[in-house]
Amino acid sequence: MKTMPFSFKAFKLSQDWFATCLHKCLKEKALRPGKQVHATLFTSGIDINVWSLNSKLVGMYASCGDVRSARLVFDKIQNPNVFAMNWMVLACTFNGYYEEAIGYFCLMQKLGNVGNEFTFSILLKTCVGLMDVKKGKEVHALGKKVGFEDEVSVSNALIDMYCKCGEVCYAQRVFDRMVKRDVATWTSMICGYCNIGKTGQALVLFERMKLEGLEPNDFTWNAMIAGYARGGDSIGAFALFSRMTREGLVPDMVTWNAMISGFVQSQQAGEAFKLFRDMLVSGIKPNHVTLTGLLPACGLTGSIQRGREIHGLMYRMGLGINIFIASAIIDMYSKCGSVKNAQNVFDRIPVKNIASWNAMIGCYGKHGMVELSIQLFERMQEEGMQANEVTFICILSACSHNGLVEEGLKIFRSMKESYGIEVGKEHYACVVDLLCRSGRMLEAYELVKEMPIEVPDSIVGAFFNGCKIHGRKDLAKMMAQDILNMELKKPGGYVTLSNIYAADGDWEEVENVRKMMKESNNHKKPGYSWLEKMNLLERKEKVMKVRKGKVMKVRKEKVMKVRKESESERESEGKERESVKVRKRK
DNA sequence: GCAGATTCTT
Repeated sequence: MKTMPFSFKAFKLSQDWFATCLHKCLKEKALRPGKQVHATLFTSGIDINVWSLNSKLVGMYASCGDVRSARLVFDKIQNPNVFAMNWMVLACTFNGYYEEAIGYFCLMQKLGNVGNEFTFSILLKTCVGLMDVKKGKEVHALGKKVGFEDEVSVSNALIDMYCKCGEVCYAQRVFDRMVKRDVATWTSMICGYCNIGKTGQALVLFERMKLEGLEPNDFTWNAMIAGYARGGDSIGAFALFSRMTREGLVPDMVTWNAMISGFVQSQQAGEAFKLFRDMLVSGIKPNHVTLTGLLPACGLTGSIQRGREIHGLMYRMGLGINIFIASAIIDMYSKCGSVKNAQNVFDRIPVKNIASWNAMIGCYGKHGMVELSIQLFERMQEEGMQANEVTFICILSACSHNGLVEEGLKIFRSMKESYGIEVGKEHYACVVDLLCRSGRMLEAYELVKEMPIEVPDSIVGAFFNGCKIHGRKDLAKMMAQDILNMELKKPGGYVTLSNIYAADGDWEEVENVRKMMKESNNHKKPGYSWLEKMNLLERKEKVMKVRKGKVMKVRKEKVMKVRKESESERESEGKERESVKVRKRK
C-alpha cells in the first residue's frame, strides 16, 4: 500500500475519489490506509448514505477482516443493499462468527431481499464452518426455490459443502445435474473423493475432466497429489508429481509442500530432504508450512544437524515467531535427543499456544524428566493455558515411562472431573501401560473392562503382554473370555483374540477361536459404512490418530537410537571443545 | 465490487 495516493494536494473531495481509494484498500486488504480514507471521508462531511459509499466501506473492513468496524459502519446504513449485506455475511463467516452470518442473512430476508448467487455461495461456506449439513440442505432448498441452483458458483459451493460435511453422494448428485462445469467444479469433486480416501475415484474424474477439454490447474494437481500423499501412497503421489512436471507444468509452493509432507508422513525422510533441496534449487521459496512439514523428517532419522539447518533457515526467512514452526522445532529437538535446545526454543516463544506447551511437556517426559513435565504442566495452568487431550497423553505417558504410578493415576482420575476432558483411547492406553509395567495387573484388568469406548487392539495386546511378563495367565484367560462373551466393547474380538494366540504360538487356541467364530456365525463386520457417513472433523481426527500411531511406533526405536547418537555427539563436542581450549592455550 | 479448490505443529 505504498502507492496509495495520499497526496493531500491532489485531494479531490468527490465520492469517486473515495470509491477508488476504498476499492484499492479492499483489493489489497490494507486496513490502515482504509481507516485513513474512512477518517477523511468522515471529516469531509460527505453522507455515506447518499452515495453508494456505504457498501464499499463495509466491504473494505470486511475484506480486511475487521468485523467490528464493518459492523459499526453497517449499523449506520439506512437501506443496506445486497453488497453490504453479502460483505457482512462474508466477514462473519471468515472470522468464525457463523451464527451472526446467518443472522445477517435472515435480516436480508426480512428486508425483502432474497440475495443473489454470491449470498448463497457464502452461506454454504457458513454451513461448512458450522459443520451443519442440515442447514446446508436448507440453504440448498432455498437456493433452488429462488433459482440460483443452476449458477456454477452456487453449485460449486454446494459440492464443496456436501463434500466437507461428509455427504459425498449428495455432492456427486449436484455434480451430475450440472449442465456447465468449470475447473473449480471438478476440483471440488476430486477433493471430496480424495478426502474420504477414494483416490481411485478421484483419478477417474481427473482423467474425465481432461477428456472434456478442461485443463486441471494447480489446485486440481494439488488436490490429487495431496490426496495420494495423505492416504499414505507416496509412490502414487510422486508419480503424479512427476507427471505434472513432464507435462511442462511448474509445481507451485503448495504442491511441493504436499509432496514433501507426503514423503515425511510415509516415513521416507531421505526422499523428503531430497525433494526439499530440489524445491530450493528450482527457485521456489519455502514457507512455514514447508518447514513444519519437513521437520518431523529430522526426528525420524534423528538427524539433529539437518534440524539445526532448518532451524537456522527459519530465522533467515524471518519466520522466527511462527508458532507452528516453533512447536515442530521443539518436537524435532526432543526427538533428536536435545532437551536443552528444545527448552531454548520454548523459552523464546513470546506467546505460547497449547501445541508449544504440549511439545515441551512431552519432551521432558520422553527424556525421563517427569518432575519437570509435571512442573511445566502446573506452570501452564498458572499462566492461564487450558490443558487439552494431547497434554494428558504427554503427561500420562511420561508417568508411565518413569514409573510414577500413583501420580499418573491421580492425574488420570482428575481428567474429567477437574478439567472436563473426555478420556480417550490414548489415555486409557497410557494408564493400562502404566499399570502393566508396575505389575498391577488386576487394576489394569478392571480398567480395561470399565472402558466405555471400543477397546483398541493395542491395549488388549499390551494387557496380554503384561499378563505374560507377570505370570498372570488367570487374568489373561478372563480377558479372553470377556472378549468372547462380548462383554468388552470390542467388535472383531475374535480376530484380535486369534491374532493374540497366534502371536503366542498357541495354535490350538487359534483353532478354537476360529471354530467358535464359525459356530456363532459372528463374522467381523466389514468396516466400510462409516467412511461415507463420517464427517470431516471426525475424519481429520482419525487421520491425525493414524499418523500419531505411526509416529509412536517408530518413536520408541528412534528415541533409543537418537539418545545413543546424541551421547556420542556430546562426547565428540566435548572433545572438540577441549581441543579448542588446548589450541587457545597454545 | 462480493466466491471457488491445495499445504502444517502437539
